[in-house]
Amino acid sequence: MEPPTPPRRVTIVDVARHARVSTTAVSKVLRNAYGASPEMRAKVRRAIDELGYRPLAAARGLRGQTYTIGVMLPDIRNPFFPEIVDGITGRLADTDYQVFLGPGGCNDEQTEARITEAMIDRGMDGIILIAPVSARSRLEHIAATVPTVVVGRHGHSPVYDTVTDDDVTGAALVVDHLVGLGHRRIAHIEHHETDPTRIVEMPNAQRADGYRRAMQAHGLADEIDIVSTVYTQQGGHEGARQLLARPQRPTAIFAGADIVAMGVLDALAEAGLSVPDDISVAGYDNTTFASFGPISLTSVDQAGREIGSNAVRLLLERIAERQKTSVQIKLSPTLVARRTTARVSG
Amino acid sequence: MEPPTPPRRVTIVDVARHARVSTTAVSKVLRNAYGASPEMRAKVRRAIDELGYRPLAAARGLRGQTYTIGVMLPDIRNPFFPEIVDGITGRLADTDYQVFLGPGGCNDEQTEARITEAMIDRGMDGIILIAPVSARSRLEHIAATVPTVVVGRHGHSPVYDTVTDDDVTGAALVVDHLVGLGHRRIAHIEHHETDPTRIVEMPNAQRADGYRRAMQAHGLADEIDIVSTVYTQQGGHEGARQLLARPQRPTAIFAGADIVAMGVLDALAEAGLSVPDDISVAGYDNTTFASFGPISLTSVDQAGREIGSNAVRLLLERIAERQKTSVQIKLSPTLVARRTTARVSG
DNA sequence: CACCCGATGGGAAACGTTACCCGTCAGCGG
DNA sequence: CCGCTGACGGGTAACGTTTCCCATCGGGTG
Repeated sequence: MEPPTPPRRVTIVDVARHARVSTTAVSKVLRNAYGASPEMRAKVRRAIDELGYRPLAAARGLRGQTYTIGVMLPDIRNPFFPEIVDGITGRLADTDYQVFLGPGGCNDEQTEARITEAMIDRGMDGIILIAPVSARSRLEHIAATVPTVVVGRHGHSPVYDTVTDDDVTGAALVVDHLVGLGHRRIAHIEHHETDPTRIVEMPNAQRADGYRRAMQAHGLADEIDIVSTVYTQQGGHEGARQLLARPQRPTAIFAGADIVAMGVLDALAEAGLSVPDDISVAGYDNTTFASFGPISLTSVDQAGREIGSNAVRLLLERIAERQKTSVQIKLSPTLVARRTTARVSG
Repeated sequence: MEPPTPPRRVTIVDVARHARVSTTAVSKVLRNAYGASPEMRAKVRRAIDELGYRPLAAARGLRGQTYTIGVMLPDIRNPFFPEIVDGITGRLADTDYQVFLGPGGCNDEQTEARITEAMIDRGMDGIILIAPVSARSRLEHIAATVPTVVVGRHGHSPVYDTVTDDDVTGAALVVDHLVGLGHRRIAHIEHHETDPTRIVEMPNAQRADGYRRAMQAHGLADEIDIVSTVYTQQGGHEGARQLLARPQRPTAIFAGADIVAMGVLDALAEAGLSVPDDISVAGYDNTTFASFGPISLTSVDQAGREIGSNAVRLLLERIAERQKTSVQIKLSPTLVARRTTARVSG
């Protein structure tokens, strides 16, 4: 058991004294800055190791960087986000940067504000916002204060970079796949959105749009059937129930997210319908849920890891050059066909 | 679009000037410290609002607290952890504290060290370690430096508090339930552990122990059958395959975690066995997976929210009184019987 | 009326690090 | 041999906040 009063922390002054150099010199070595000879570097590094010195990020933050990057997640429960986080940490593993996740409060503007403010107040060097719901002006305000990358939200701004997946194409992949299996009555469950900006920028809206356009492209404009609920399991359950109540039942349901598809499967099981014999189901995100054997959900894969990795790259670039023109990266999704979709029966 | 060069931040000096008081006075108001009259407080608060001042945590950290609490998660993917996190943030919602999550690198001592060091370097006021795998001495070293609460790991230390769930009892609940349904050949899949301390302290080992003891208590010592793999879906799959290869197949499988049970279900489906008719399956953690309709997995509920909430309470107490004697909280799990367990057939 | 006390306000020195700028010194060309 | 240059090392003032302590003041007590 250690002494209950923590021993005073080793500071840069201790290192300087131990190495018989100035604190300035130590600081230079730490930051690989100009003005230190190789011998000096070696001497200082030895002292650092001997004393077990680690710079105090809080003190650094007061002057310059904190070597900390904040990631705001809207919802830890969504099994798609870990992929993105993996991509982020993976790319940051061999840098001095450390990532911290801000626990999101499920798509609530106020919680988002609290978290982003907390990140700014803690002097984070850059932040990555994953599928934020806040107003555009709010995002730009954040980006004006600290280097920012927005992930999973379409619509670009001159002050922040974005990384998105092409949701329109993704939705089309699903429709193409289902049409290829002979389906015509393909319904879609979307996340209800009222805010005009979000209708343009949020991925869920883009998916609905992609669905619409793909249906039209296949000459199925009359069959377009969209139910608006929310992107949760309950939302999927509710949406499926509404669709089953239609005079003519759809032969396939395209849920806007895997979690929604979970709710759909649940509702179909309750209704005594079998998948895919009676009805086909597809999701979006290719989460572990989807790949899980007994479920085996057809889904769209977003390459979350690449999304995260790209977000970090852009962020580091922007930290290095604050004023650079903003970049938009759009990645292409792929379809993973599994056992919940099949050739239409009858 | 905001000006590209962020305007200088409002500081405590600005507030003081605007309110025509000293910076000391502002600081006192901010911290609700002694020595400020009600009028002074009102005046300062008005100035704060008018200027939109927010204290810079980095600067605070240099002198005192950062109002930041770090939570180390071993694996974001485990659907049980969000519950704990919810409990943590819920209790912290109306305080000045902010939580940040350290993305764990899947049960790796080195990653744990990196994350905890990063938290300490950033001057966090306290940290919560969820199911850490590091050596006891390492945990005590951390706790000697910063107030610490360890969650989900048995074995106590004088320097840190712990919150655990009674895993022995939880395992017994499952065995009792299965025995009550007429099962005798009940197998268990555990997470393989070699480190002697961890065998005592880790929840997985406790569950295996609880299983053993409960089997003995029911006079089923001869039926004890444990497969050692890992707590992942693959681990469950592999474990189930081993069990199916037994000359006499078990009639029930108790997986040490829900994710493991997922793998088991997967393997059973592949083998053409139906659940629960041919074989019963139970998990542990009562994750959303388990409650999902089409799966409907019998599981043990750990009340993650309460675990998190208790962890925060202990942490705040320890932050307030650094030297207090350590506390161990052990919560009681409950069984949630669902459709993957049934009366033994034949 | 002198004295003391509690309540209130502020001055100034930390906290650990970085960034600006200035000195020194060796080597070089003229 | 002199002055210039570039490389290197260090002194010191910030950064924004808290904390220790001292000053002031009004009123109650002896």
